[in-house]
Amino acid sequence: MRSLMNLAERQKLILALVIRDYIDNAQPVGSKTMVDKYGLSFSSATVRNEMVALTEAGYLRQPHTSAGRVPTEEGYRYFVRQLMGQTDLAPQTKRMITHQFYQAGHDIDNWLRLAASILAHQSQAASLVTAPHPEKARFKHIEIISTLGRQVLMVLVLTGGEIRQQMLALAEPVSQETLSITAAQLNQLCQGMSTAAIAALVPQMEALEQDVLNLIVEEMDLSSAVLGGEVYRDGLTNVLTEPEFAEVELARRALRVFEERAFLQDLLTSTILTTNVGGVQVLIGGEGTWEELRECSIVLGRYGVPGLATGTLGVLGPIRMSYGHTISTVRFVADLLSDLVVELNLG
Amino acid sequence: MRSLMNLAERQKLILALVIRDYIDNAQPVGSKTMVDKYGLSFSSATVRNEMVALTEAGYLRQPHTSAGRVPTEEGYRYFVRQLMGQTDLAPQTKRMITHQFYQAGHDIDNWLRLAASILAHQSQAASLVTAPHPEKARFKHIEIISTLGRQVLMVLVLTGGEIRQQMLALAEPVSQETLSITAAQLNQLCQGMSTAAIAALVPQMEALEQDVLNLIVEEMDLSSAVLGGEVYRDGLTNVLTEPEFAEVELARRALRVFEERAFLQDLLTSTILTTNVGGVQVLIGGEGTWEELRECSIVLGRYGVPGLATGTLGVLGPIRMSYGHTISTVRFVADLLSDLVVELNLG
DNA sequence: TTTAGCACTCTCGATACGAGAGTGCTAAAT
DNA sequence: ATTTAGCACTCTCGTATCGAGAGTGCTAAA
Repeated sequence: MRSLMNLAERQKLILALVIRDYIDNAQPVGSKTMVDKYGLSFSSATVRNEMVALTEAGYLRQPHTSAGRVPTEEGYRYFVRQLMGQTDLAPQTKRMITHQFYQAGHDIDNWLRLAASILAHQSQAASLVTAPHPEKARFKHIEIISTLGRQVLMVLVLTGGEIRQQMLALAEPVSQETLSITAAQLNQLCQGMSTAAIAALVPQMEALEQDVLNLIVEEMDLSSAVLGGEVYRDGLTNVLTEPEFAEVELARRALRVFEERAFLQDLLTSTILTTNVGGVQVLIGGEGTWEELRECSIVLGRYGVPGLATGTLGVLGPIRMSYGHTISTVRFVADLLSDLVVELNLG
Repeated sequence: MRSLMNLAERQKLILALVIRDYIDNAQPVGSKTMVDKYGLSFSSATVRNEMVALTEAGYLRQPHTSAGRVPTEEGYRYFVRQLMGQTDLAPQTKRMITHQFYQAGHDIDNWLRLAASILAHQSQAASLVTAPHPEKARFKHIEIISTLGRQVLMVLVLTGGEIRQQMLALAEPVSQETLSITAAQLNQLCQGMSTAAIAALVPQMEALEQDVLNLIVEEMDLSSAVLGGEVYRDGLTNVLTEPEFAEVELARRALRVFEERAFLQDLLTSTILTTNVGGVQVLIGGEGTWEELRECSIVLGRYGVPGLATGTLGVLGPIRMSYGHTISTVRFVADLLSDLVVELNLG
């Protein structure tokens, strides 16, 4: 029986099968096993020949001379880009996730925590969700609340609905009345202003107002930073179940990435810029840039409303990760979170 | 040379040396090595005899017939309670920590994050810090802020200075003026009230006020729960460097504890009650209660002002942990955080 | 009561070896 | 020109063996 496929097609088929099998079993896959398991219409020798070609092309490699083949990072990339095709979550899974979000009410904190939990659970990997924040924040509203003594709480609401709070220690105690009046004045004055505009106001003000305005500027700047808000994580221990992390040192390196804010900052800023809302980006094996991620892949998505408020979500797992399912999940959860952002903004 | 020590004293000495050595080296310690290393005034045979006694007493055990001795959990407990003595951090370390806190300004979020970071770093283990919260919260102040559309933000300030915020979706849009008036009324009405008192008010109110009051009650109840606020973690990957967690499954079990909110809740509620502020509690090997913690020890402390607001902080590490240093660190950081709580409250 | 001496036990690393799985190559078949 | 059967070869992995090293328990002497 001669196959009608042309060479390239058959190579693609074999590459896809090797990758799928390896993702499931975490074991090098050999030619004989493959023909048996997948009932291929050509012989193991043919598979071997094709494998040689794929190995030379840089998509497969052999752990040792006489073992089966394992995908290279290049192989995974080709798979994700060309071979995998569009995947989608099972309708039933979607319903379940939607239902869970429904039960979380309208609390954004709950939603983000739940999003992290769902990502972690669905992908059996570590997950990450950042709170939505505006790219360029504008002032919307401020409240100044006396807590105890000279300490006051400033609550700042920005366009897009982001809320930031910060304590401020005044030079001397001030009554709640005075604070409320000050807040009302500032609300009038700063409505819809950008950071720069507010910063420009500072010199003309009284001491109290200066303090408050400076804090506002500071918080607005922080809010625009990628990692300004809280970071939700979940499923960190999931990666420990993967056989590639049996060596604890590898697991440690991978998890450190998620633990260190500085690194996340770095990672997110440099990838977010190229990801638009609804899009998903896949980093395989650190992409030559991140030494610490050599053994990992990251699937990152972005949610929210561009120009209003956006956030990032993602999954960290071994390179041998079920990309189809993970990408679908990230995309689906991102859409749900985007809906939430819309809802919070439009009521 | 005959030793002047009585038997019990010599056993204590040997037990302490075994534990200290094991904590440093993670290797069973033998009689010969001990005499050589610590220049004991009696022979290895004597040490062996004492070791037999200590083993029979349940403080030591042998991994195998012909290996050195290793402390049992009971041994560690005896060590921590009777042998260790009071320890304190080096003045220089204290200065360094104090300085770091000084640099963190007055932001409680920063402080708690820093506290977790310092605990993790000093003990080379995983750390945990909960935000301070009142045991029984009383109403202090509320602000209701229109964000966008029907969504409003409620900011609740409780006695003790704790701040809680929550979104609320109204039935229909309400102007900021109306919201401010409502807030002012409620501030008047609820001043200093407990959860129960506020709950009792609900039936007499209009729809808007009912919604708000219900949310207040809900948040106040949450605030009283042990894990109501945010939980700060750090150094999770530290435990992966310990040789006892070379087996990933063990590491996984230990880290899961810190990841799962439900478990933390359980752990904290049951231990916090017996720990008073400034005190430190040490759980060794799960204490027979927590199966998941079989391989771990936990050092828990409590900080804050009793009756006003208190929080919990702690460290999770292997049973073979440097208790002296960890306890000192937890105690010292707890004191610093307590100072912060006082400062926030008294200005 | 302490200690020297000694036989015994157990782990750990190195070495050896066979089974199993897979490969590459060559020559025959299609 | 491809594809395939056949075969020799390679490499890993689990198991068994072995000796060194460290430590113990016991006994008899100090």
